[in-house]
Amino acid sequence: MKKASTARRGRHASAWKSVVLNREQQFSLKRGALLREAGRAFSLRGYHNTSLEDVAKTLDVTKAALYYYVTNKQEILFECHMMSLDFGDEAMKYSEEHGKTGLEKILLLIDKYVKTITSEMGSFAVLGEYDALESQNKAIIGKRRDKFDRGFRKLISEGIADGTVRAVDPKLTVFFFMGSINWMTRWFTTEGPLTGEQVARQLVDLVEGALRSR
Amino acid sequence: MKKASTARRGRHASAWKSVVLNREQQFSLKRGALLREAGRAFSLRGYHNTSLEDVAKTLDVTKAALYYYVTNKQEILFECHMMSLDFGDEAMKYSEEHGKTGLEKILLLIDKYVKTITSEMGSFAVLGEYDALESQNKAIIGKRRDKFDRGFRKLISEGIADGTVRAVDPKLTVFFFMGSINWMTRWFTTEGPLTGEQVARQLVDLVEGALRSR
DNA sequence: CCAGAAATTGACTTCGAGGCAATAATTTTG
DNA sequence: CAAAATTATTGCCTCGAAGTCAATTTCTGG
Repeated sequence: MKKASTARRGRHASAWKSVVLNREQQFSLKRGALLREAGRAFSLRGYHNTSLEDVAKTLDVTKAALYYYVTNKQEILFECHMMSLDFGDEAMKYSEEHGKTGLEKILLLIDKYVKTITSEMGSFAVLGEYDALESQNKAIIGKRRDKFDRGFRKLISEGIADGTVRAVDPKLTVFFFMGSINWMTRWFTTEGPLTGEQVARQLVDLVEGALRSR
Repeated sequence: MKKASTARRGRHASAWKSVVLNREQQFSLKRGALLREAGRAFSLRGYHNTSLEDVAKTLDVTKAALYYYVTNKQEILFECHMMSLDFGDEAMKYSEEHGKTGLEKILLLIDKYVKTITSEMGSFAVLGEYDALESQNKAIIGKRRDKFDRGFRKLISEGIADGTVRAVDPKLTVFFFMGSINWMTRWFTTEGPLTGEQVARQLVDLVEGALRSR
């Protein structure tokens, strides 16, 4: 599946040939742009509602050109999912390193994650479209997603244990919060009136209210 | 678009011919089952990930048979959207009639709405899949959806005005709450371990925590 | 400025799924 | 029970979009 792309790079990767390196850089730069643009479209309009023609058009190339960078449409979706999950894991790591209490970690996690997926770089987070994955990819993504969810639940349990979070059902609570976040891809755009910071601040505020014990 | 179906019913609709009425009833019963089943599948797996073959199979008929009850796939989606919105409007009406304060109304709205869409009857709420609507239908649904959102925001403003809700951004808050609710279609099933009541209770609890002024 | 590699294109094939017309099966009614 | 209306089915057609490939253009190093 990803053979095509990796095989095409790599040839004479001698470090001193800056020109060749430029080629490689160009390749992954363009590939990145493709994934970003496609992912943005997928997030906003849905996987099946977005044809590769559409994506190609916004990138000012033909559909066929895309296939030089990617083996098929499914690969694009898969990689987008992986990146989204990378963002999640990073946010999780950050929150665990910088938060003291359970509540603090939860709020940091949400803040970081929302800011990431709303930033120019990350605005292509494909958080729905799970069912458009073919079964093998679905298994991989599903596993990672579960892991993230369990981590999130653990933060909540931690908060309940240390007294910073009131008694709530961790599983349901995570579902609801993730719903709020995942739904963002349906309405948030970087061109809209609100910045990612504003959005993150409001959500963190609501979550804190919802969870803080008193 | 809906000509076919409405035209086919209605003939000799004389009230005293109970047999004919049974026919009509059968028709709309079956049609209802079709919409419900299709909607459930759309909600769970997505519109484009659900073929009418699939739907037909679970109903033990052939794909073509469905076309007796419905003009095309798009009509199914449209009707499901309309029903979801009906549920929303009903919940809204209920909350406005039975709630005193802004906060009370909000909690009643959410409670009622969640209970409805999780109930056997309403488990087919198609809340995503907006973009799969063709433009004309999209306009109609979009208008109704906006109206609902504005109503919801108004409840929040009302709550802020009467002092039961703390200062939050009504628009963003509605987006987040609707995200939590809409995302439910992705994980909730009536066969799962949780009842609609439990889910509704937890969400209402969280929302109350998030909004109540103190 | 040339050779060869990289990138892009246009034209083509394939395929899944929606949709339809004719037909068969079933049920109702006289 | 036969005729008529209703319901379901079979098989076919179409269409949109994914994906392929030989041919061509664009780059890049020498």
